[in-house]
Amino acid sequence: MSHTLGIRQAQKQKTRQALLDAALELLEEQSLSSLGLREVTRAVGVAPTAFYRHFRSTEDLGVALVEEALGSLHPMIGDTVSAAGDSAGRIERAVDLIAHHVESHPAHVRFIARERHGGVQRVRRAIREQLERFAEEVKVELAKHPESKGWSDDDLLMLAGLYVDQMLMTASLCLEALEASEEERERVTRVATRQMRLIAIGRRNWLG
Amino acid sequence: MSHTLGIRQAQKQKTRQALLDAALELLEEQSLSSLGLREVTRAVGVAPTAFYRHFRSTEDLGVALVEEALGSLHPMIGDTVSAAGDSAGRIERAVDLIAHHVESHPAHVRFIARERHGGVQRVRRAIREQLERFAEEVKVELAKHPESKGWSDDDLLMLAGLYVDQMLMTASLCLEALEASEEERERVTRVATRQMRLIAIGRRNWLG
DNA sequence: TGTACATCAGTGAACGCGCGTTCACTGATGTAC
DNA sequence: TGTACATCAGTGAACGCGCGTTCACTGATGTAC
Repeated sequence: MSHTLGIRQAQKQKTRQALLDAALELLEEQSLSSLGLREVTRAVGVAPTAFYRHFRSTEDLGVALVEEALGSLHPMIGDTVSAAGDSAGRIERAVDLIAHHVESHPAHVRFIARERHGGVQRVRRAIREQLERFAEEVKVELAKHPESKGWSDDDLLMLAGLYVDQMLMTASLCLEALEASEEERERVTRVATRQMRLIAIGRRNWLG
Repeated sequence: MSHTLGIRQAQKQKTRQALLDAALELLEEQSLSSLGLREVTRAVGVAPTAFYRHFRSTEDLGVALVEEALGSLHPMIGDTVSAAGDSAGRIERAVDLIAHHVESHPAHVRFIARERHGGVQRVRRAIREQLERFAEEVKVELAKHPESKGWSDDDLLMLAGLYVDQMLMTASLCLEALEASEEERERVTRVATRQMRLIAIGRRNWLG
């Protein structure tokens, strides 16, 4: 077992997590570049100066949020890709996995979609690096499929990038549809499914 | 001919445009939700209060920027789509059109990519509406192609959405690569071209 | 186990600063006759 | 054309406010013996 943290360490971690959680919630209605340190501490109920015990700036906090958000997204990738391989049913299951992830971690997904092209360079970079890692992993996963026979490494990475972007796009659309009607959400997943399927068809016919 | 504007009107327009230009430049390094009214007027060289003669808030200015940015993007759509139809050469030309647009309007492209999922609701909505219009227009364009025979309206719109998203994604990648080496830019356009081509192959084999 | 000292997460007062917004204004431009 | 008045884009002072950051502090927790 992992050794128990001291009381002090445990309390510190708890406060840090509270700061991250509060920030994530505040970021539903604004961008990181306008998030204030005092806003965050006020939401948690600690003194503004306590912030500095955990982060040097809100920018730093943003980088930490990237790790948290894409960490939480990470376990999903393997399942999604092995699901998304090719046939209709597998693609539907992949889109479902994405939709459910969005339902259980909406704020994380929103944060990543928002800050991927957002105003804070270090955070953009952190997200880009994580997404590149994802693409690399997706590539490895794709390479295992029989359909990938004859594909160059370069082409596999190209396809992996397309899938990663498309998954994020789908997640973002699901997010927007979260508070819409059941029909609207249904429509969004149907469109996303067909788009994925079209890409899968492109894949199948890429060489032959 | 259009009637000449009065001196007063002309000067007002000029100031308004200067505010838009200054804002767009300031937004290269931050998000709209953190853009200050005073920053903008300072950059232009007018009093802060002059801002209110043109916009009620920076949010309003953002909405105006959406019109400007996607208006400037608009003429490109027709060419791009009729270019992007299918065969290899046409796709390459489409990607080139995108790359050149990014070179000539980098700040506009950055603004749209950033604020599409940004922290200001009205601006997100304005962008979404414009992109939906684009998708509709792309759909109409696609419908003219012989490859679209047998496609339902719904499927055409699904494909059009995929193209629009992919074009924006490509533009965003070109933007990031703008200040990179010639090789990197070359690489980016090559990947984008192959992704477009894969989608076009998916399209061609969608029904048959 | 108890004691004496060190550590350090969180406090609270204070600071200078730039923010958005208000208001009465100025003076060039526009309009009516 | 000239005159008298209206309009209105841009001004500049003033306001209250919340911001990020500094600093010396407190007191619970950790450690050494």
